[in-house]
Amino acid sequence: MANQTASLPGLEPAPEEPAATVPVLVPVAVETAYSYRVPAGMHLGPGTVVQIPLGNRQVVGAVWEPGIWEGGGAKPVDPSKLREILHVFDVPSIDERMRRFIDWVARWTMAPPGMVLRMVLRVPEALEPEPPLKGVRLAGAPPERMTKARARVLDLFEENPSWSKTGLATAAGVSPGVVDGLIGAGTLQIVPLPAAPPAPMPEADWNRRDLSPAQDKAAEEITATVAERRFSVTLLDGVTGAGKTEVYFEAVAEALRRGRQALVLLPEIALTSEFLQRFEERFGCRPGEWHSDVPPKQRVRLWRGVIDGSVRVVVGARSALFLPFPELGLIVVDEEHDPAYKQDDRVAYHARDMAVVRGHIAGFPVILSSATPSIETRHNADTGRYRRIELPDRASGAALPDIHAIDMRRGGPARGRWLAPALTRAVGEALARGDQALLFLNRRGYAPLTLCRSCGHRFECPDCSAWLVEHRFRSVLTCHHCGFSMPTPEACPSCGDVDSLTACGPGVERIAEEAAADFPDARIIVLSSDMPGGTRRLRAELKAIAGGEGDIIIGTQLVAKGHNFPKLKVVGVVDADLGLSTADPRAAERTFQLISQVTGRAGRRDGAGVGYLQTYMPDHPVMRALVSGDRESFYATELEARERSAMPPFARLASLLVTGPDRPLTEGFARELARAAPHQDGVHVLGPADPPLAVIRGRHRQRLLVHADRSADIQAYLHRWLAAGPVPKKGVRLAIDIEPLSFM
DNA sequence: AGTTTGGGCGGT
DNA sequence: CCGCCCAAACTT
Repeated sequence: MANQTASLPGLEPAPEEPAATVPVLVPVAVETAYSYRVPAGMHLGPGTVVQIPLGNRQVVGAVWEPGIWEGGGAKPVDPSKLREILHVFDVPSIDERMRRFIDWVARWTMAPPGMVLRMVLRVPEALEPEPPLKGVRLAGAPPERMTKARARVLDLFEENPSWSKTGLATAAGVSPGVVDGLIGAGTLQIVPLPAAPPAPMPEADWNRRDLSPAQDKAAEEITATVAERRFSVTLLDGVTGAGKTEVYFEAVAEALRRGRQALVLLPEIALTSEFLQRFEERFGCRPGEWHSDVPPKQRVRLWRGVIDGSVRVVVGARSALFLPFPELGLIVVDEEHDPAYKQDDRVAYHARDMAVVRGHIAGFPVILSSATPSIETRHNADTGRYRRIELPDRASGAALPDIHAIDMRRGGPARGRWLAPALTRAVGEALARGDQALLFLNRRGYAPLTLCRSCGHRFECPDCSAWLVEHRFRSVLTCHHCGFSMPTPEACPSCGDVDSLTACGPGVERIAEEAAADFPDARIIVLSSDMPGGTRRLRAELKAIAGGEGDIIIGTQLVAKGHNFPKLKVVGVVDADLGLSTADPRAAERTFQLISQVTGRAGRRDGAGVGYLQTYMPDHPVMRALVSGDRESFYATELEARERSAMPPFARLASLLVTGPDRPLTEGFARELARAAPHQDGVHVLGPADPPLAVIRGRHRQRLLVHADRSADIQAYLHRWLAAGPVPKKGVRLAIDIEPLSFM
């Protein structure tokens, strides 16, 4: 503007105005927004996505509201340090709701705001205009030198006047070089191809399913929350097979009818192709897909589709929560109890809770779905903060499996074996009927502990307080906390004895060994996350099992997730007590959830299956609830137990994550924090959680248990500590890991 | 997060 | 006395 005025003839140059600056959130770990000069003529409102210089590199940031991230005693920036915004990207701005959401998440997780923004702008290629697709078409005379390959290529132009280069080469069965040769000869010409057609639209009424009366009633209620178009949280609660998915699909349909976008969050989406198929059957096309396995080009297309509104429904892993939907009208969090919703590194957030926050800020309903709701969600439902819709029965009419406890004190296996006779018998009977059996043990590898028979030496991780787990297939000992790994030695490193090392306890590999010995003719499939071949192989195996392949499936917790195994009739939980003995305050809850999910895989379609729990504690409330099938008794007992425990306001229980570059520093700071101000302003620091102390990405971490009347108090306490108290030693960072009752 | 800076120490 | 390595500081 100043320039325009100055350039007009006959006018005095306008007095030099101080150059305008704007705050910009930069994608680095700093506490405040940085100021940048706005070039003359550039129009910038809050939310504009810009490219800016930072040090000697160029980064992507977003213009932000002034004042939010200035901090208390912010001193003005030295004007000589101010640099100019380089470029405005041609994408819609981050809208005001999204900016408030980013601010909120940053405050809550104690993460630098720019790092939260980074999760939103994590596809930098999506900001650049899409390069036009290049195709080829006939442009000139046939080449002087004609070959068979060239002829095949040219013939294809009778079908279609323009082709993509690779598509043409593939269709003709020639190498791309042949096409290049024809371009060089002037026979073919490169032309821009029309842009790819926009993503197909899911149709709300493509294929309405017949719902059971219970589902129908639930769907009606849940659809009404979408129609209200304001914030609410609904827990959709029903046993495995009750048909929760069909019910929340109706909510998605309602969002579509009302012209709004919808997001469905799933844990570990990479393994749930079955879900995508069900979606397609209901809505006529696949939804947008967002998770770490989506290839870069597809990511770009989805991100753009989301922000320009052409993608209406996204199904994704937790990170999909940070996609910039302009018209979001519903979030469904499926399997809301699943710990995979928690991100532990970088910005530590819980996607289920942040979904509730996003709904609150933007004013739309959130649906939490689970057969085994988390205690905090159940509490919120019981106290009326969340609505609760219960689906009582299995929609298909199939019964839940009968669960039996095998008392290992009396009916346990012989020495050196891990499967009780009763379980082995049940597996044998299943195989004889042509059914599948699943042996579940949530422990990867061969044996969780290796020790020396001669001197008693135990193999421990050098960095964590954890035992090294033997993986016999790979011949290594590895730490499941930090990934440390060493070849299994021949001799004991302590006393030097050879062949004295003994494996103690079972992992899935060892169970597979025993099953193979008992059932030499059975086809045995072992599934664990460290399986060679990665998620692609895993997905294929799961699909094959669902299709009836394999007789005995031996797996870790990933078999608990999402797949229907119609032929599966017997589930054996090899160590039902595993996890109950840890110091984790959520041990009982996690065990109940995991075992319910695993046994729920049995007998889902025609006829009930059977589940066997190998336990030394058949009278434990968790085992009793699982055996009786009385979920309510579990929730009642657990809620009451937490009320009575040393940490009465149970769900305001939080753990702080203290991370630092080395173990003494991290542990020391956690202890110091617990000692210096253990009870302050309603916050009770209970002390460092028990080991193991883990090392993740080279940083040691220690959990510190805390409780308070209101989760916001914990926030306030920590922020006060960080601002005024004994500030963390260099290199120590705090993060909050909280599953609270409420935020607002 | 990624890059630059600077201090401590080992070799000469 | 110089170089190398790691940790700390800085980026507007």
